[in-house]
Amino acid sequence: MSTEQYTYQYPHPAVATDCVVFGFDGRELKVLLIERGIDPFKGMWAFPGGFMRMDETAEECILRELKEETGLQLTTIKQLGTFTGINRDPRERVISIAFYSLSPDTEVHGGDDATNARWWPIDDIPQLAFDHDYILRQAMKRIRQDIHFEPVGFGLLREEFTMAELQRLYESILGIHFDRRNFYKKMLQTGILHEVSETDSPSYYGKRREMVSMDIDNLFADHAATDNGIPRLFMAQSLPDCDMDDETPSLHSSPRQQPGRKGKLFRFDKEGYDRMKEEGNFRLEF
Amino acid sequence: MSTEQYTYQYPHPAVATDCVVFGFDGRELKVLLIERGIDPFKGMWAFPGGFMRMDETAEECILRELKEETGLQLTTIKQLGTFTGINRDPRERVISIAFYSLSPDTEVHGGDDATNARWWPIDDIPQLAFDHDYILRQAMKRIRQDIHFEPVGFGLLREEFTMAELQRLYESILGIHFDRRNFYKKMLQTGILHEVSETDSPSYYGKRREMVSMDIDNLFADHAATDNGIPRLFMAQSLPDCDMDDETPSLHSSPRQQPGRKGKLFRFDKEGYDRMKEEGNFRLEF
DNA sequence: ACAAAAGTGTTTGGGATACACCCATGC
DNA sequence: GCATGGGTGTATCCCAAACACTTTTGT
Repeated sequence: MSTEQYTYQYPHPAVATDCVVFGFDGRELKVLLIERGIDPFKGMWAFPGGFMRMDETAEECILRELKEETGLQLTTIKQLGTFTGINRDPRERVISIAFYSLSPDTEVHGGDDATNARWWPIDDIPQLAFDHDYILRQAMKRIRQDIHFEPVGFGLLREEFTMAELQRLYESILGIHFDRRNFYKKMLQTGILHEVSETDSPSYYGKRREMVSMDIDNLFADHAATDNGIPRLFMAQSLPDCDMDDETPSLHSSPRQQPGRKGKLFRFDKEGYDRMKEEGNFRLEF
Repeated sequence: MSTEQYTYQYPHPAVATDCVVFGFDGRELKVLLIERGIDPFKGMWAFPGGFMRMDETAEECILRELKEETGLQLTTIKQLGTFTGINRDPRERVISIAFYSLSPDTEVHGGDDATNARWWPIDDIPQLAFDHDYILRQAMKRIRQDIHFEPVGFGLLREEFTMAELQRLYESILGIHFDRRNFYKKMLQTGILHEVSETDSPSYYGKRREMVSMDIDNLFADHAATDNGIPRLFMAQSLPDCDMDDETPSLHSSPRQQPGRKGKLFRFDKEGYDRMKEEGNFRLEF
């Protein structure tokens, strides 16, 4: 396999893919990064990704690279944008088709060109290779926008989750604080949550009374772009008073609540969501 | 200029750009298409676009191609997505970075590889080359989504416009009908419209009492993605009763109102829009 | 048993919706 | 002067926001 094998009449840029994978551990939003094992930017952190082959689409490419470099087997990704800065890669002209994705906070490991892979808190990202810090900012904007129209967040949670976890997730993504009781009501009245009874729950850990959980699967991809053309407003924010809970004495430190969680568990109710979509009167607004 | 000049160690796809340009003539939504003058798909209609050069970004490329092929000099475009189907071009592997844009309904003419260029009503699109019908559907979804967060539509109108024109534009894009009076109120109370007095108006044609108009310029690009991260909800739809106007006897045929238009003229109030953005309490919902 | 957090109310005020009237223009 | 469409006001109703109390869980 010598060099200089592929020739074209006109110059072609190389085409790569990158993916911003968001995760959530119940407390804060995280991003999956790999430590580059090869130059350029060897030793620096970057998003998983790699060069596209001629027999795969960009989507197939990034899913393959994700598996190779981090062990993560995702199925649902969403295009974020394509970055075509002329000098974004020192080797040659490389354009990057960037995706983003939501993942439960699972184990990852380095592999292939990545010497290491780990989750980084969104507030503590190291310096990134290429133009990846710019891409990350774009991804943050995007997820905050998408969450208004789609039950985006559920992809970040385990199948069963408490209302508190769901609320913290929304607060993490949007960067605002909701009234616990109103959040509870709003979420329930959307009809997209399914309360899990104790016996239903397969992964029941602890001895709570009841549990609620969610179905999701690849809901994210299904509704990435709404199919009737008119997107549903899933959740809008209006920056209310953002007060602390009334009775809460004061708790300005970072929120606690470790995995030893309390409360009902919920599932995402895919059927309920589809039903709401049909009727067209689906709206959640904070 | 012989063939086979550029060689690479690994195969590279060709990278092209395409742009879905929306226009509005006061009655219906249109799309700018070119008739292809060269193979493949010679004689068929397609979006303006072309191959990216090595010294230009995708954005620069599509703006150049737009000018070459249609004479249109736009400044504000927005990425729609990148299409990477393996056989979407019969010549070789070509991926397309697609954009969309909003343009006042101006004169266009064919040029370069385009034998012809014209506006097509959104409801009467000819068969399109490549995967451009798919791209068009994606663009429609996208504009309908974006209109909720940004004053997107104004880019499609002349600098000064009547409230009726604005309403028809929104109705065209969203595909629903609004109550004239409520639309009027909603739009005014957003604070993004500026009523133009008769004397203010530079392009005052007719002898109406007053006029309102808009400032816009390249507002579209400015707020394509909100910069504080949290997007403002510009306009949400909730599919109300969609009744005909009460006193209107019945008018189920297509809406009339030729350019000989009546009523106050408005401008987009950029300062007002920025102010609303600052305060964060900006919301328009139908 | 105590603290902390979860579950579930009620009230209220603002805004979206529905609806009517007057006026201006044009044939 | 009659028809068409534009400008503006009002009442209602719904829902989001604000707020409090009880129950459950963990130690």
